[in-house]
Amino acid sequence: MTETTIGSALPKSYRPADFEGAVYERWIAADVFAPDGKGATADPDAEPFVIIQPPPNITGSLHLGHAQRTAVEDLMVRHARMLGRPTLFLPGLDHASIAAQFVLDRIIAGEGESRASLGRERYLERMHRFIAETRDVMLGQQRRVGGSFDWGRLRFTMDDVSSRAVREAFSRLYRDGLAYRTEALVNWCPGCRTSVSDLEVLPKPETGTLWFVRYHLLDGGAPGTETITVATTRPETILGDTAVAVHPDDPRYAALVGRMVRIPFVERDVPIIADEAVERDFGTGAVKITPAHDHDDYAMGRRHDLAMITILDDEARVTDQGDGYAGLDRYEARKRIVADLEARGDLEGSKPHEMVIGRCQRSDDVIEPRLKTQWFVRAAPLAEAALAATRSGRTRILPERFEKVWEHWLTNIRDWNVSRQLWWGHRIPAWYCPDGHVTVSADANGPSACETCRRPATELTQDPDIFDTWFSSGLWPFSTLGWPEDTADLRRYYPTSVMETGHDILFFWVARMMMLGIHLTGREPFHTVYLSGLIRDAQGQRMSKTKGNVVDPLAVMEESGADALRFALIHGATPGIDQRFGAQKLENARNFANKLWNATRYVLGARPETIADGATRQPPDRSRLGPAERWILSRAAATTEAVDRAVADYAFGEMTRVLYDEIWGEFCDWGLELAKVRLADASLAAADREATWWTLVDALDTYLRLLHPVMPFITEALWEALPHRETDPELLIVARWPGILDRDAEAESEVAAIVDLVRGIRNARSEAKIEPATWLPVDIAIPQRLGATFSALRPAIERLAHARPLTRHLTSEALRAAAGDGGLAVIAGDVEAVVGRDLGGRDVDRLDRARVEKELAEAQAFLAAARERLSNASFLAKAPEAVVAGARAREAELSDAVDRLTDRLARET
RNA sequence: GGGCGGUUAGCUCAGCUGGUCAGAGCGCCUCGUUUACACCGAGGAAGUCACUGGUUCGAGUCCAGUACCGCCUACCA
Repeated sequence: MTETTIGSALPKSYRPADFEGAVYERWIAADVFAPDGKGATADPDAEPFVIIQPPPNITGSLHLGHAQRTAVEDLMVRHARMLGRPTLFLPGLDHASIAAQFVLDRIIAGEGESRASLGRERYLERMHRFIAETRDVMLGQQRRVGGSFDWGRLRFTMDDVSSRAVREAFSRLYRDGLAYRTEALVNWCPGCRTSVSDLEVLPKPETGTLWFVRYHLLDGGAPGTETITVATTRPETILGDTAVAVHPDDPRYAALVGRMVRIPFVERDVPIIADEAVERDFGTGAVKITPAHDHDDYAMGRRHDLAMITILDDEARVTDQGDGYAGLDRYEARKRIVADLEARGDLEGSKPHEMVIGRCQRSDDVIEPRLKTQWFVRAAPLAEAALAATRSGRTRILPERFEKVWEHWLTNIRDWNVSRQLWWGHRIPAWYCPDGHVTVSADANGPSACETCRRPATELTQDPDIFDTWFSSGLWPFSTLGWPEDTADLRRYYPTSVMETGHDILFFWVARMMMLGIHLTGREPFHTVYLSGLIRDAQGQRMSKTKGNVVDPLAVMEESGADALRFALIHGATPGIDQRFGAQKLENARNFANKLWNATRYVLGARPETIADGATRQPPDRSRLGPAERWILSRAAATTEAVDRAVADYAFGEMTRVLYDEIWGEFCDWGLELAKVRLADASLAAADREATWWTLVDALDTYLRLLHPVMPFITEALWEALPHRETDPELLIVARWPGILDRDAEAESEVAAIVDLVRGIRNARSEAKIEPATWLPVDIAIPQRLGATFSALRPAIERLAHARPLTRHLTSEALRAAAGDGGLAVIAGDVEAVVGRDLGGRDVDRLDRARVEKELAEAQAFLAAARERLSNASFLAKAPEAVVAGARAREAELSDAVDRLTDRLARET
């Protein structure tokens, strides 16, 4: 498909894999992707349309979700490009800190190595080798899907510009008091050996055990016989208890508040305190408090100024604070402590307990809350600005209902822990001097001296931690455009237009981009957030590698083509709603592509010999158009309107539905069939046949343009084979989006009546079990207003209904007089026909009678409903006039049909 | 515990601001080799739009409640 091909050169079979790659090469060669590429045909003064692609994690290959993203984004981009807007679709990859380490750890484990055995430096070298491989694979997949990316602007979240942006962003946050370092309780994953953000902790239901433990109250400085029973699911944390809490209004314990109890094993004396956070109805109403290992206890510890004792280390083993249990794994310690409590007689009992446990999103380890000194980003003020953006409408979230979720999350947001004890990622640009002073620097080489005491750089040490991967992702919409430099790209393309992503990362990512974007650039990073649904498998299961139900987009495209994949992903997709994906949808999409291919092949092959091969496209001669031609053009105009509406509403599923129905159900099924007859009619003037052909070319051209954003490859290939206007560009990708043309209401309604007639005749024949190949005489009564259309389309009606001879009568009475009582009756609106007037045989009569009776019953039911409505005084009084008029017309039409059908039955006996 | 969403033909789903909206694809049944297409064409069967009330002249379409299903969120250890 790389050479100019007209007509017969189009291969007979639709084989997408044969030409999709070549088409992409042509786009690249023509330099049409970049807004400032030499093949771009945009109006330089038009408002740019910009999508910065959510960068996929550089951890392996792309899945269907990525393909869907690219398809939807590329759709918007191509549409904007065809509207003549300068269009930037910027591709990228994410270093995916924790996710990448997780993947690499598994790989090197297979090589007999580990993070520890390699050490930081060699581990990072290994990582670079790894991503060098995946990178090319992933970019190749993006191309295969057909994304019209500006490859010259490809970015990576760990490249120099991004690194610079990260340092600068953090420095500014620090300077503005929005980044701070403190010791706080963080979510620690013992498997990953790092802290993770609240979002990365997944609550999972589990059946645990609730143990009831007796603590002895002190009596004169020593434990007495008096006890208080607490309930706990984590007995090992007894070692870190620094209080027992009860509800202040709980009469059972009122007298005990203020007294001391002795914690077993560690033999520590701690107070009984009163706090409203305690649920009186749960357990015993008394709860042990371990501030250093539980979020709620931590909060309570802060309120009551309790000691915070860390009893578990980085690997979740008991520390020296744990006395005799030091060195034991947390679960081993739990077992031993339970046994020991029992031995001491202080275990009152236990019972199974349904609970929710926080697990690591990556490793599934049970998250251990621990005290750590780390960096945090103050979220509340940033969230306030993000909320203001959506509330004011400066940024819109689609579908709208997600704005509620957005509101809820941002109004309850907690500070963001950005420190990670990992190696792969952006190192935190903070340096500490021996005196404990902190220096944050945006300089790539670090600070020259401690900014507090001026100690030289050589005495400073950099924070060993790296940033949460979402920190650099949060800068993506502007770091990709060169921020913090005031670049031409940043000025021209920021804020971006649409952020399209999955609803599952609304908080992880979109919220962070909004918060950081507004603070650092002073502007919302995008006008619209379009949230896609997730792709699930045909059974509705979430696709995951562990389940083994992941569909490889490359294999799908090799088999069915990128266009079919894109169409299937976009068709029936509703924003924010998960979508099932299966072989059926793909097959349907491929069949549609095949249909389009063959329709185009037909049009090309039907070119009248009076038009030269390779002729420049001409508009059809208006004076020579028949009703079918006018109908075809009007339907194309109607489609354009509907597609424009759908795209404006981001209703891409609706867009494909409209195109599918129009192209297949209208243009191919009726437009081409009607045109065929005229094109083959040697009795017509050549100019008439030419007008018909140019009409088909016109409509097809429109459909290919409208479909291009969804199915770029096939439309480009087919369009190339069609005649072009002198003003058309070389490639469809940069051709203009169809403008709105006038509809032809008269042609639309008249041809629709003829279509109904043909359907009616076919239906009658089929019900009467008449062989399709049999020609039958058809007598027809058609009202005056349809006379001209009927005459023009008579040969087509004959052929499509297999009707010969076709005789027209002026009135219903004349029809009956001529046709007699035989044959099959057809009532289509105000057109009436008798098929096969000399058709005999009781079987045919019986079958026809059954059909007519069924139609009559239907018509009568509808008529009764219509009459009832019209007899309702309130309806007449309160309904709008147009509705009442419509009901009247309907009533008349139905009444007429009932009369005719009744009459027919009466005569048929 | 709180919030949000879903419940429309056997299956997967469209149905926007209430008035031909009861639809599509697949599947199913009956026919069919008329040179664009069997990855096709013609025709057909199939749903009390989860349930119960309410608003309205009129409700899959708006409101309330109920039942399942799903997602998000949460300091009952």
